[in-house]
Amino acid sequence: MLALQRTTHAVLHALGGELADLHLTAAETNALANLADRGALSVSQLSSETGTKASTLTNVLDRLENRGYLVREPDAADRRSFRLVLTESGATVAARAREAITDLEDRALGSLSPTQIAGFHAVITALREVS
Amino acid sequence: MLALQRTTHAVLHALGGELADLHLTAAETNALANLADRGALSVSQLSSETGTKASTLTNVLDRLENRGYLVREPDAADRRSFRLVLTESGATVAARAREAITDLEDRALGSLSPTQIAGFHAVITALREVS
DNA sequence: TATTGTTATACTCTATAACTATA
DNA sequence: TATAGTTATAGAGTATAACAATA
Repeated sequence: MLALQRTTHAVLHALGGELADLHLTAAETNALANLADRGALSVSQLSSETGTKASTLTNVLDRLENRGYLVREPDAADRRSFRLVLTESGATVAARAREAITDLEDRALGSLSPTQIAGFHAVITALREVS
Repeated sequence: MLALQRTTHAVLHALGGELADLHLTAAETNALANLADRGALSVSQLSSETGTKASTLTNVLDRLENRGYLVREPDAADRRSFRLVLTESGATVAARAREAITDLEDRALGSLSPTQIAGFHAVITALREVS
């Protein structure tokens, strides 16, 4: 578990380095990547996806919105809620981030077997289920 | 990789809950567990182990020292350096933390095969190597 | 000159509680 | 009453740069 924490730390650091020109923090990258993957979400949905509180996301979303990467669209169906929609430049940046993530994964996992990768997924799923 | 980040977040959160009575943060637990595992280390060695900067550790170590969990012993061999030594109560607390970590791991991994667990280790090792 | 560790600084992440608007 | 999201607040994590002491 200590190894897990170190690995996450190292990976986020490496990712930050590769995306240095975009000036994205880990939380910002995480939000963008999730929105790119799942399409427009509400704050509470994004909160569930990332495992962070809505109040934590407010600042992250503020920064992304100020930089023109996303828009908080009013949700006609529920006027308390917003749909977080990536702009064109937001989608471009998210694609860059996705690419960096995929590249790093490919580099790391290229020499490993599907069985090993399946084992990895089984373990992190199990860890999450007991947490 | 996003799943990795979510898992680490969830695990640290769960661990913090189980150790709530000890009032330890993730960084504090990490430092204690490393010192318990590897014995007395210098700040720079602990920095390497945990992947955090020495300047980051200063505050963590200050808190642990103020609570009587460790001592900064002068290193006779290199007078710029300290040996971070757990006190008796520090060792006790570290043992509690270790136990909570092991329990959580046992609960999660109990139903998984050695092959799956080996795959997990192979993947996080590979991720760390390319980071 | 280089290294060890601290200090000063600045920003981000994180959560809780109180709040507004809406359901 | 309950939920969605923000605001206010406070503490912790993070890194960089400058620094003192020592190698």
